[in-house]
Amino acid sequence: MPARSARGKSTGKRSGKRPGASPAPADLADRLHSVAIHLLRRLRREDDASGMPAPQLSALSVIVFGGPITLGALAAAEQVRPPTITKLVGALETAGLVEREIDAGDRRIVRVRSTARGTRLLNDGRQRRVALLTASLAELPAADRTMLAKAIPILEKAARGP
Amino acid sequence: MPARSARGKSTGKRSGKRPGASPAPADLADRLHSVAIHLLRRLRREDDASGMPAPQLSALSVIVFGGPITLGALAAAEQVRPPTITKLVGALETAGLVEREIDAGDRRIVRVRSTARGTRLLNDGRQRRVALLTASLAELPAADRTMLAKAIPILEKAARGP
DNA sequence: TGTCATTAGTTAGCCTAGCTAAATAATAGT
DNA sequence: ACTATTATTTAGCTAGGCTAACTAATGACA
Repeated sequence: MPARSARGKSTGKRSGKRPGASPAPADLADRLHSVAIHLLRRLRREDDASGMPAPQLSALSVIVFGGPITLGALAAAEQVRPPTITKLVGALETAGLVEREIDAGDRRIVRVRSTARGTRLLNDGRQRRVALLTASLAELPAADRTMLAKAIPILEKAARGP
Repeated sequence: MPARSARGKSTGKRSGKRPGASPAPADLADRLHSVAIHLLRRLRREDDASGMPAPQLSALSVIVFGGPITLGALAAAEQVRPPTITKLVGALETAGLVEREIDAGDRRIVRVRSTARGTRLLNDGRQRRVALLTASLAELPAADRTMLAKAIPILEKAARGP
C-alpha cells in the first residue's frame, strides 16, 4: 500500500526514534492490521484455484487434522460464533467434504469428520491453494524466509489473543 | 489454532529437517494464510469499538494520507476491483468522512478527499481501532516486538505480490 | 464532423463471512 | 414433572468481494 509510509510518519510521537528498539505496539498493530487485510485480499482472488474460500479451507484443515470434532469446539478453534460454523460446515457438507455425525450418548452433540474427498482435497490442494503467496515467498531471500519463520509463531500468539 | 502443529507435521516432505534453515515457502505460506485469517477475525470482532469495519478504515487511511486520489488509484492501492471501491467510498461518504470531487478537465475522473471529520476520526481512532491487537503486542517481550518489526516489511513485500 | 474505441465509474446481482437474537432439542437437576 | 442449561440451528442483518453489463466522457481519425 502506497500510503503506508506516510501513515507511519503521521503517528508522530509514536514513531521510531531508535529503529529496532522495542517498537511501539500501536505502530506494529497498525501495520499488521493493514498487511493482513492486503494479504488476504490477494489470497481471496486466488482461491478460485482450489475452488474454495479461505475460511472453509481453514475449517476443513482443522477437521482433517483435528479428527472428528464437535461444532462447538470447531467454532472455538476457528474463533467464530456457533452460527458461523453451522454455515461453514453446511457448505463443506454440501460439497461432500465433511460429514455430520450425531453423538450416540448425547444427541445434542454433532461431530464433523472429513470424508475421503475432503482429506484428499486438502492434501492435494495444499500448495496450490496458496500458490501465489508461496511463489512470492519463494522469491524472497532465504534470510527473509528465516525471519518470517521466526516471526510466525509470534504472530500466532498475538492472533490467539491475550 | 490447535490443529496448526498437526497440520505442519502433515506436510511430510516439506517440513523442517534443519529448523531455521531456509524454510519451505509452502509451509510459510500455509501458516501465514491461517494466521492472517485469525488475526482479522479477531480485529473484526473489535471493530465495533471504532464503529467502522477494517476495510473502510484502511481505505480512509489511504485517502487521508494519500491526498485527493482517484477512485481507480484507490482501488489499485487497496488491491480491489473498481465496484468494491465504489461501495467503500459510498459508505465513507454517507458517513460524512470523505467527499467526491469531479475533475474539471476530465469529467469522468472522480477524486476523493477526506473531510475534517474523516481526518479527525482516523487520527483519534488510530490506537483504539486496533486496541486489542495493540494490547496483545504490548504483552509480548520486547525482543518479540523487535522481531515483528523486522518481519513486517517482508510481509508487506509478500502481500504486495510478485 | 460524425462515428468508433477506450477509459472511469456506476449499477445490478450474486456469493461468502461475520454477527445477534431467538428457536429447537436434548440433557440434567430438583 | 417442571426448570435450567447446553448444543446447535434458523432468521435476518451488515459488510466485503466479485463479474457482467451499463453510462458517460474523451480521444482518434477518416
